[in-house]
Amino acid sequence: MLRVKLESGFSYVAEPVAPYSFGLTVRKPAGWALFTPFEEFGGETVWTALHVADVLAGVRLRSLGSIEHPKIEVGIFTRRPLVGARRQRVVDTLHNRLGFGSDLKPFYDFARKDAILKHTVDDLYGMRDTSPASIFPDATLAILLQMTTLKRSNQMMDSVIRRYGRVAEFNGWRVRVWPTPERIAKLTQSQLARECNLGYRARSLVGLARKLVEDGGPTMEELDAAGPEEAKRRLMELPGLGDYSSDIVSPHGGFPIDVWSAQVFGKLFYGRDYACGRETVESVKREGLRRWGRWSWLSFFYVVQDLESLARKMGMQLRLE
DNA sequence: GCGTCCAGGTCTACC
DNA sequence: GGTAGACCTGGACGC
Repeated sequence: MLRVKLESGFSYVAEPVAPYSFGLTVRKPAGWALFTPFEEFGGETVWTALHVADVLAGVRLRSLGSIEHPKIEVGIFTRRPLVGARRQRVVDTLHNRLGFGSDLKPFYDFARKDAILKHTVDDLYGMRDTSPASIFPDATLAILLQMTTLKRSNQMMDSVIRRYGRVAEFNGWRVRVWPTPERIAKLTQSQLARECNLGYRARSLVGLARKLVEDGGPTMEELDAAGPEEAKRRLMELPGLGDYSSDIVSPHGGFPIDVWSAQVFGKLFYGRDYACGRETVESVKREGLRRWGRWSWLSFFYVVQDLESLARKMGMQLRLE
């Protein structure tokens, strides 16, 4: 375990575009982490940490406003003082990944006319999609979700972060951070497989890390600029990332249907008695893309965060553990 | 206890 | 271009 003391810090108050639900965004109902599964919460404050390019940043976020008048105090902690362009890059990246500048209203206008989505946007009003500053954390997550149970996926993720991620110490807290591709690229497949019980996924993970280090990308900024189709094409060129994983990683979002989510969305689209297996994943995905088009990712995101309430309102069982 | 099956995909060889 | 089969591991299940 490598601890890094982040003793240089600054803070300011940001005003995201409303509506912005701080609580639903930093602690999502389905348990999805903001930047790392090891972040800490206390009242209206979260302590988290992430890598922004070569900077390890500890981040404290504190809500000072409301959903309609959001104000968030942002504290950023680093090992050395951040100045000039480096400081601006960290701030801009953080704001971008927290969705401070995005406007939910066009999606809400669309969703309120949809028989399924109208419930979710009422339940989760102001919740933002968030993403890491680089593709490696989500790509690792996607690879570790492949062909196993959720329980084992979580065990593998926990093991990889504990063994190879650094610990950011700042503001009185310790937060474990996702490992960098540089760290994983130095390992052998057999070493990673043995130490973290990854099985065949170790090959994908080491291959991905080495490719990202050798090529220096693609970065989130490059994929943002590339557009949805080009971003997905570039992601699918990377080891271990296929159609499903690329939809998870892309900053444009996709409609990442796997066997589990095909059961959920199949019931929502076709009725409570819909039964599906691996062979129906493609047809459920096509139907979702047909219904929701450019809003497919946000639709997917809102539905999976709202399963309990949605199941009640739609009169069906949606939690399929 | 022990053997078998299969799970929140991807890749490759083969046709 | 499409498709069957292999792939780590561990928990569930039947016997």
